[in-house]
Amino acid sequence: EGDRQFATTLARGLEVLRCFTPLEPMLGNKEISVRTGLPKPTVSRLTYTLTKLGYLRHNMRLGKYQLGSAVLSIGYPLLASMSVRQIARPHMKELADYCNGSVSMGIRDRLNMVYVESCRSGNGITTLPDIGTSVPIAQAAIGRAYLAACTPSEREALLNQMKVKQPEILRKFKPQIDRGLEDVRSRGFCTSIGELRREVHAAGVPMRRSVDGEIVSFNCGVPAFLLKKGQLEDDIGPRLVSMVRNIEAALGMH
DNA sequence: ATCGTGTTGAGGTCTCTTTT
DNA sequence: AAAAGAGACCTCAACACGAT
Repeated sequence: EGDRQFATTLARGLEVLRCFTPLEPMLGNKEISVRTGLPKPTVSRLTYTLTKLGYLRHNMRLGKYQLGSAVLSIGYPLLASMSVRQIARPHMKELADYCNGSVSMGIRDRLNMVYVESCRSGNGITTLPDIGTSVPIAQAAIGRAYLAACTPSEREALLNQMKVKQPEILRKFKPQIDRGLEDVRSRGFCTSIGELRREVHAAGVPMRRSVDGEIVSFNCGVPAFLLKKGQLEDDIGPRLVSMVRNIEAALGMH
């Protein structure tokens, strides 16, 4: 609003692409119009253009659109340029095997954390969280760890966005967010006790990279029934912290 | 025939560039 | 510097089309 450098049409086209989710992979113009609040003709022209460029595919039978291969092509270079993934992977795999769970690395996208790397224990009790999966910051240990590593002004900005866009979620999880801040400060990690998925308990640890200042955050999630009492707090959390310290040290050598 | 959905056309606004 | 021109974009109304 009032920003003369802001290319509105481009933003709208990208908003159209963001309507597609794993749960709603196929959408028609009308549905996109409702989700974005854009007029039908505008959506019609945007989907037409995005289809021409390969960002959308049109299913003739259903008359609906789905994301096209070009979307993956523009996303992949980001993953490929994150050398921290290669360095972290063996550390993550080792911890995942130790605790029969999964260990993931994520970066922030708006009010979510997006997984950019994920490892799972060999026995495969847990499902492997896919790269590209996103989880809400407020509800997940990996997100609250991220918040704890933000500067006060970054954190305030994010909390304000939550207040506007997801007030009920923020109200429900504000205590856990505050608790997470304290926990990360005092012992290096925070936890989520089935707050995102009821059957999974998780610990989260942030890592602020000195190179570019971007925060990368890690979690370790374990099925609740596999955990001994106090194990998340006394064993897995501290191990996740030392894993991150080891990754930091390994990064320092590069 | 009617409804829901998608497309087309025209008019309007805004901004930038060219002309006077 | 002001006026005119050009282009991009948005949106309303009308039209098209298939499903019920």
